[in-house]
Amino acid sequence: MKKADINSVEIARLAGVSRSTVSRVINNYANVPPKTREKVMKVIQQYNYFPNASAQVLAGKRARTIGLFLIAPGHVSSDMLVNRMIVSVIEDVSAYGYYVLTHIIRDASDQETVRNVKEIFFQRRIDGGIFIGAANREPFIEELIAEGFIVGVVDQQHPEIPQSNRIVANFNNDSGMKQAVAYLTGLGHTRIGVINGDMNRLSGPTKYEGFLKAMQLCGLQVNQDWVLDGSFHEESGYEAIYSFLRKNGERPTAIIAANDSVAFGAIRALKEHGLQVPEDISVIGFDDHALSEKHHPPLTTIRVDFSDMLKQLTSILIGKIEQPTDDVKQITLECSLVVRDSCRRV
Amino acid sequence: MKKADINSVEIARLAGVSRSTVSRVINNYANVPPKTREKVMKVIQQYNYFPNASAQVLAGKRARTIGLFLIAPGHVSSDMLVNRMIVSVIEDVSAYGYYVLTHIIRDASDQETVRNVKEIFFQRRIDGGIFIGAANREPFIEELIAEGFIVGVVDQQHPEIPQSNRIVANFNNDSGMKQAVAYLTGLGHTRIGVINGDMNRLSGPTKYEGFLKAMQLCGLQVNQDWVLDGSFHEESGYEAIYSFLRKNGERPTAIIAANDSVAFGAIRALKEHGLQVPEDISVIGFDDHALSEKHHPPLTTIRVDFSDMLKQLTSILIGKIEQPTDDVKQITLECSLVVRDSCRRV
DNA sequence: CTGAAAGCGCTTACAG
DNA sequence: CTGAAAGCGCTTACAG
Repeated sequence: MKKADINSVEIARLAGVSRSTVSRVINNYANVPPKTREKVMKVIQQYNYFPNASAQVLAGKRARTIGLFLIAPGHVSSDMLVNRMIVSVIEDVSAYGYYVLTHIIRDASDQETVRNVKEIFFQRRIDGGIFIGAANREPFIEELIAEGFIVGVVDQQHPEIPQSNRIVANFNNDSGMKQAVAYLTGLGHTRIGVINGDMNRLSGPTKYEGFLKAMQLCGLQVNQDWVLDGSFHEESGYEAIYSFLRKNGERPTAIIAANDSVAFGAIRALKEHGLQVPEDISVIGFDDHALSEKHHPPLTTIRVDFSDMLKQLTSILIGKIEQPTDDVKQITLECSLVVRDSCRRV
Repeated sequence: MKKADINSVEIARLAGVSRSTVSRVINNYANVPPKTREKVMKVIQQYNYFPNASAQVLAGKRARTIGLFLIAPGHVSSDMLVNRMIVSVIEDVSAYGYYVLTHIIRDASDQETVRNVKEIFFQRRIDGGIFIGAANREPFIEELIAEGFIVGVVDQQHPEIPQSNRIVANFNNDSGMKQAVAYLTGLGHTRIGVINGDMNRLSGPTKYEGFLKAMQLCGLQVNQDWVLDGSFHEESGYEAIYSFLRKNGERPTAIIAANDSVAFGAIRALKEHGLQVPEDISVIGFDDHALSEKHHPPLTTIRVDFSDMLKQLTSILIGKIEQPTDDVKQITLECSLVVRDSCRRV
């Protein structure tokens, strides 16, 4: 069924030149006279010839493929944020003529899974990779970097010894938290609680520390009863509030959630308990999730631009792939407050 | 920086065997004595050796990669449905040890774009591809199939002459529409309108024809003023209703939307016009979008299982890749009514 | 059971 | 400006 594959020697024969010349026109070498180039191009187009990618890579070209690794235990398919990121990366790299091999890691502690990820790098299927959602200092990512692979990591601590093949991308979560606390303070809140994210990810502790610092700056007391555990997922926000309310202790007037998903869950739990947002309690999120605007109530949040981050990250990554240099690259993006209707003045 | 890459001759040398033998243990040939296998495996593991994928492919192995092509003019990143599909395919194929190269096609009429897609096939980056969201009989996909590539297509008409390398996957939209009309009829509706999808996609006309047939079956008259144009996107649902209401003509008591996104848009337009759903008008969607359940009101819809479809499709696709056969494969999945709160009895 | 050798389809110094 | 040749790292008949 499949048409006999045509290759460069066939093209060479048909064009009356050598394979070397065919290769030269394909790779846009300067020293090919226009006449020759034209002649060869005509045959190439006529026969719908495209050089075999594996042969090119084996002969020293790049795979022009980057790996996109999403660490996400179970929740990926429903999270629009992840979707945005996948699409962002695909479109960003395609502008450079690159492809993306997307991989989902359900359990980063599973040996088999880790082996598969490493395999992708070692097999040279990709020229570099981006990891999103990993625990801070995830060992196997560190290994990959130590091995010399070009890796972009989102939400990871900078290493003590900077490495030129590690590109770190973060948001200024510290500043984001300050904005959140300052905003609430401005509305008159003094009793502010927080639902934390996953403390194994860098943004977990970073946001919490930012919260503590911001509270101090505003001269507010942190009530440890109002510091709730979470994990960046909606369910964790729900559960945090659910079990908090069961205790029937004193309540904060405002809650800062580690991200918008957590805020959604928290609000759901509050509603179920008969508490209105923002009438009875104010809630502020983080990320500006696609659904936050349409949420009831529309969620006040700290906006973060993942698309912009990934655009910068992929650009640097591909730059490093094409031209490995010793300079250390890292990016930090600012966050900004988006006021909607989930917080009220007290 | 990068550790000297180790290759099979090096492994062979270290294990005291020939490259042939190394290859044999890697490829699990039967005729390797356990002792030898063990010896070689030890070296392989010790040196963290993974065979170079390009070399393997060039030597005749499969790329173990399938292409996932999403045709989606602009709206991809916000549509959770697309996300679900991407993730589904990735996870489905990874169960077979395959990878996916995801590609987004913004404009299938752009020559450059089409060339890029073809290139991916001709370069042998992938063993086969899946197209989602394409116009029915999209010419370049037909070309690819004619060329002999193994292709899975969602929502496409079966060809007159069946081809073994074309795998067609559809939902039984006809039955879905019948269920929708029958349900509304059961609630006492006789004045039923419809917002169509993109008529260039198979499901556009199929759903509409299903609607017409179902109306006839139920002995109902189709009012052409209530047949509105759309395109499967929310905005089109909004616009369809918006301009319909401006005309101030007679109104249907129920509307069937080509999919849930369209229904969301339609409901938004109705609300803006001061009409309540389902009090003033009933609306039923199609797909059972992830947001339909949380919508206000929760949307009654015809459920369709994309994950199941893609699971079957990828399974057949990979089967064909590994063992090309002449049998023609196609799948059709049933739809089912999900009753929620967007339709009322009249 | 195992090795030597050919071959997969390219690219790129090298020589002219 | 251009061709012959080596090399990329594998796999797989072939022969023993």
